Amino acid sequence: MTALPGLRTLLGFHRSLTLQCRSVLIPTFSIHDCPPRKLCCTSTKSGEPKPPPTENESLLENLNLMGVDVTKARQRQPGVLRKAFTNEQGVAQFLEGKGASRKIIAGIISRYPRAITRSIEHLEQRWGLWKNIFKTDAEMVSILDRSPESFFRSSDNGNLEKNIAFLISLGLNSKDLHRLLATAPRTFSNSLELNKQMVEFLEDICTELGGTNPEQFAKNIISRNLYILIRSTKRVKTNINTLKTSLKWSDEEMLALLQGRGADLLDLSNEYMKKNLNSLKQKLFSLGCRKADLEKLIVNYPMILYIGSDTLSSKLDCLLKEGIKMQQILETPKVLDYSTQNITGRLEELKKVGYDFKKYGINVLDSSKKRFDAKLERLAASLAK
DNA sequence: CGCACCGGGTTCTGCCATCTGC
DNA sequence: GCAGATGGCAGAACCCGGTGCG
Repeated sequence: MTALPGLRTLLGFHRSLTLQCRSVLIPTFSIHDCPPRKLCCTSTKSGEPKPPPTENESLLENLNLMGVDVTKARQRQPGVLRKAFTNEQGVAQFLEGKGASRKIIAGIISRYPRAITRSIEHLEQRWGLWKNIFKTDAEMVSILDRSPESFFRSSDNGNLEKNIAFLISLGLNSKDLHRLLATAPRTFSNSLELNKQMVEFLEDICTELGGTNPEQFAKNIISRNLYILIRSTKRVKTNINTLKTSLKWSDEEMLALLQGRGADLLDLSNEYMKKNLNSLKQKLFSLGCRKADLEKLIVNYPMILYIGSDTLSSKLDCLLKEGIKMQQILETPKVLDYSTQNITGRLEELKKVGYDFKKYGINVLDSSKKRFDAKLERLAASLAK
């Protein structure tokens, strides 16, 4: 905790709201600077697609002027377009002040119209809370552009504040928090209760598996899998059960896997996990492997379950086609990390220089491009001699 | 120097369903 | 019966380099 000077202040958050000078002129919920609104009354000529009843005409005008995709907005949250009081100008000015372009602002409102129902005070406060984790406004603008919903979906700043405090209390440091908010911003608009549920669930899993430090276990999983808190406990639970029932691991193995390299597996969709596990099983058995091989393979290289069955098959096939033995792949599964294209290309290059996989193994495939090219050069040079 | 081992970085929204409160 | 708030879902790998050892 001592390493969190910036976040510390956050816990006692009472930040003076720095209002932009222009926003002073804009009441929290303005009726716009435009003339009073007429509510439009479906006065369409027959034949035209009928616009939904009682949309707010001047709001529509405003949005159009701002470059908002009204059709999209209507599709997303039709109710917003019917509201008499909205704050699109204020929101736009606010975002502009943070460095968002017109285009970004229009994109945000098109994708999450409810944004225009937020008051300046609310936005200032929320921005301030996020700003305690992010370094720059520009970074935050890029997140909002990427995922407007994450920032705007909840109107509960108190909940956001509690979430941040909760995550800190788990022992996540400021770097973890930054990665978490940058990568999975939705985590922060979850209800505190939902986040707590997931953490408690993870702690329970640890205890069930005979672990002695549930808090550490949960923390490990979160910092290894930044998406975990936006998954449902049902999904995570089902995945753990699938692994448990399909593979005969000891509790210790399971515990180590889940908080280690296997943490990412937890957010696979349930069907995908089952499908991949089954097709992997079938593929291995068809290649003469045993159950023990399968289990060892997944322990050594859990991410293999992330690879779709078609991709995996093509990777294996192109390796086997070059005379590489399944046993070698089982021993060095990490070569499957690389794209089929990459593997194919490298195999071709190696063939050219007469590389003998039986003799020298397949480790050479598991290296960065730089290293691989250097290796290839050495091989070619020794061939020329 | 060359190699094997190991871990880390990047990455993830946009939609629908369901509740709740007015 | 509405709009707002919130939960949940599908989608599906690849690459790089530090380090320690012989």
